[in-house]
Amino acid sequence: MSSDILKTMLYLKKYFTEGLIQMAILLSLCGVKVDVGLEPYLPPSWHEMILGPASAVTQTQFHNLRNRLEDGHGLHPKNVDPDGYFTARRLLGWVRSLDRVQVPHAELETWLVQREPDPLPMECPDQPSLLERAPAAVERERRDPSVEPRALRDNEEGTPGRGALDERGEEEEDEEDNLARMQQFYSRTEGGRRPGGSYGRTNRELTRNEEDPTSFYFQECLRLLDETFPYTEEQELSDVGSRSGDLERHPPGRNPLLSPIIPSNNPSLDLELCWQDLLAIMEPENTDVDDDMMTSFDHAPDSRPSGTPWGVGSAALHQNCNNLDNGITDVDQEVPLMETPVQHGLLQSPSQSVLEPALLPLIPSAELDDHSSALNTRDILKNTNMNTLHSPPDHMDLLGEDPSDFYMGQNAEDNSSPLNINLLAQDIVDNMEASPGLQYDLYPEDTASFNVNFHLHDLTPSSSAASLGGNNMTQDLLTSPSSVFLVDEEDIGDDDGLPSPLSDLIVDAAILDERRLLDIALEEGFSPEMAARLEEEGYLDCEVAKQDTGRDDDHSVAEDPCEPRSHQQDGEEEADSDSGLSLDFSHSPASPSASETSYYSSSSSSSSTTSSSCVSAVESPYYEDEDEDEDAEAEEGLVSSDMEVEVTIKQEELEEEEMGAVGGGFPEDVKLFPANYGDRKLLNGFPWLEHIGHDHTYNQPWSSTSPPSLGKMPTKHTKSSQRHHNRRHYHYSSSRHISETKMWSRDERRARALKIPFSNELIVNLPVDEFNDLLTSFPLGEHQLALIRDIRRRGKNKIAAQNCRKRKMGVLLGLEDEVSGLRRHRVRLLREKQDALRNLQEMKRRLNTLYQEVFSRLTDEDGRPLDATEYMLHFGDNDNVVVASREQEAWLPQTGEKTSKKQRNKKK
DNA sequence: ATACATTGTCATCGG
DNA sequence: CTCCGATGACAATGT
Repeated sequence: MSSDILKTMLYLKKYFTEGLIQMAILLSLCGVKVDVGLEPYLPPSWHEMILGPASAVTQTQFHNLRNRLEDGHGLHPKNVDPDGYFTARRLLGWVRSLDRVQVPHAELETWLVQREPDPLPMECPDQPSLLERAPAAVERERRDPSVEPRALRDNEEGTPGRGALDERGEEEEDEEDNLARMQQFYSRTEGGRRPGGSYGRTNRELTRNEEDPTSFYFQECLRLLDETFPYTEEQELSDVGSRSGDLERHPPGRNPLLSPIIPSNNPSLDLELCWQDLLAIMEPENTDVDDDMMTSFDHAPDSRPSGTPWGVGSAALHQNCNNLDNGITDVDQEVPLMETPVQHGLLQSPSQSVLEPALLPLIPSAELDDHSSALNTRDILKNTNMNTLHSPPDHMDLLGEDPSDFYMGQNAEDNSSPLNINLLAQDIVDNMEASPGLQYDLYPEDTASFNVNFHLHDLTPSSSAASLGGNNMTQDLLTSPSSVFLVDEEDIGDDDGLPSPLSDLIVDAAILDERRLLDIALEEGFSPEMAARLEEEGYLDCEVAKQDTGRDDDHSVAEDPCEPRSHQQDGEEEADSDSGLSLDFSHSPASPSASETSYYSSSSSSSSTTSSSCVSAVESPYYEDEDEDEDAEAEEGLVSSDMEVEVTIKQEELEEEEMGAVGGGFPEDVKLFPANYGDRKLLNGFPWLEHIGHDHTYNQPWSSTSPPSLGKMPTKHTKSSQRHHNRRHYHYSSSRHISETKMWSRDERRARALKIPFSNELIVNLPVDEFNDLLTSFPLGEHQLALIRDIRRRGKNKIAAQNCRKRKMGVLLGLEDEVSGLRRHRVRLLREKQDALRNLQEMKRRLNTLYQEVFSRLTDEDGRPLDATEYMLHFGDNDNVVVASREQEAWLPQTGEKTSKKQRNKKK
């Protein structure tokens, strides 16, 4: 019972914190008076405080608040934290400035709209909402993608529609791994090499500083809430200590942050001190706030949402990503830059959140669910440290005070992960803003990270995980400005400065081990990758990811124990082996043109190339993970799965597959051969292979999924679209095996069955000579040869069919155009005809008039006027005009002279 | 459940 | 005659 109550309280707390409080604050910022209905739950002073920032009322409210606080209302007697003083001061100043701040309504509204759903999910942790999931996705992202194939999968499946519970379940499963990975990740980051160096740091720092006030304000509010519900903190602390799955239940770690900022044994005292300090300091700070506040504010609202579905920002981010992917250069990038503010806000929010526990709640609760408390805690620390570095001394003091406290107080899990990611993204964004061109050129890695981050934001929570794709994350850590933070954090040190609780957590052997692996992976796996990428104009990135996949195929079964390592190693190894080919085929089906262009044409611009590569990498891992899973399962259950599929398939296939049911053996062959021989030698040697991917439909199918091993790609990707859809159902549908199996085309399966050492792509795309050489150079059985030839034939025919259809479509379109052109011509002709008729009518009319006029002047011999109805004019050859009677036309000629005489006379 | 679209494959034709 | 591409037709699958 008590636990339930506590939970309920927590939820309520979450609800208040994340939902109502922030909403109220934001609304108040907009000048809207909000009645959240907190009165019953909150002390009046707090209520005011929450609503205080509202427009012009702010100062007064704060004053009141101050008074109340001074009265001893809910202040923490024990806490005379100097840090708190600064914090309070800053916060106060910030709050004051709020009055003057104008929050863009549009952004605010958007934020609010997006934000709104949050509270609900918070209430029911068991039923994570989209928002919750978003953070989860982020969390996943944090993990090294390469390390966590599953994460990718989750992301893929983690579409909004998907049941949150499922995800959660998965998350729980991965909880330990996640924690370990997170630790590794951060340790790695800390250890960090950051190519980017301090680059872009200045801007970021400024931004954060600006935003800090907001965060602090929120923190204060949250803290107050926390204090109101004392249970939470203790609970959270215990939770953190336990580092158990319970973490997910906790409200998105505002508590952790709050506690660190202002150690609050006695909430009331703390508040009093803080607020007093703030009031005292208010005056000086205000000045700064105005300018800063504007910026910060613009972002602030958005930032929260970032935790959520990232609506506004996400779009922008997405655009950025796309732009980058497409290799769009400066011009195109302008769009992203323009949007930067929003993005910035979104991205920055994380940083803020780091600083501000209050903000954290905004972040989808999913993060909380992640359970990576240790890691999260770490992240928080890092973030805090980072913020400290960038933020004014105040934060430094607060944060720097005692990392351990932070950990103790925090539900590390809640905010940290998203925050970190956000920070990274923010950093990237900042960098972009600061020096877009420079950034890209100088720090391609940043771009990569940028992409990753964007993906995180862009992609729905689920998709974000994909972005984690590992490589990107690693790059981010290593290269991105964020690395700076990380480095700084390092000092505080996971290992060194970690507070006892955290250290204990970290100490966990498994975690350390994973972490170590991660480090290794990052160091070994990525640097080569980078080099390779540079060498191959960014192709390798994709390849690496693909390689990972391919690797997975081979070792997926064994990987589980130490995924990170295997992945990384795979990446390294295969980086060498796979190169061009996989890349060629890695084009995403969704946007073949874009991807292609970016890939090949964009190579000119480092930024674009990088971005594209990164994107592809992201994608590829994404798919790869699936592939990995598929492969793993395929290998494991190749027999079973194949059998299932084969049920539908013809007997020959069955036979073949049975023969090759060995499945497990095949991967090796494929890997060895295709990778080394086919990919490396042949593919590199044959530029045409690349082109295949471009305009040939054949490749498109596989495009997004760089086939881990050259073989099997065609069908796989053919079904890529299907995959996307299937992903959702994968885990939970019994048909998973089937779908996976279907990933491979029949030929692929057959090839596997017969252990054909060449990839289908190779078989199909090689020139005749090469193909023959290939066949001759390897001892192949009849069946194998026959199959290879069939594969080649079918593959060729497939391409031919595609081309044919394309051509047909072209012809069709051409005919349609022609038809439309003819229609237009017809219309024009009709119009001309109408005009001609009109002219004719006019001429007739005028002629008639002329007739009338002429006859009116003609007279007969008797001098009587001629009736036009009775007579008519005849124009003779010799310019003679004769008036003839209509009745006497027959004899006119005879009388012509007469009439003519008459006329002449007349004329005369 | 149906119609339509897409894609792969086969059979065939012609260069 | 063989090879290979083009294309119609069919089937499977997805939307």
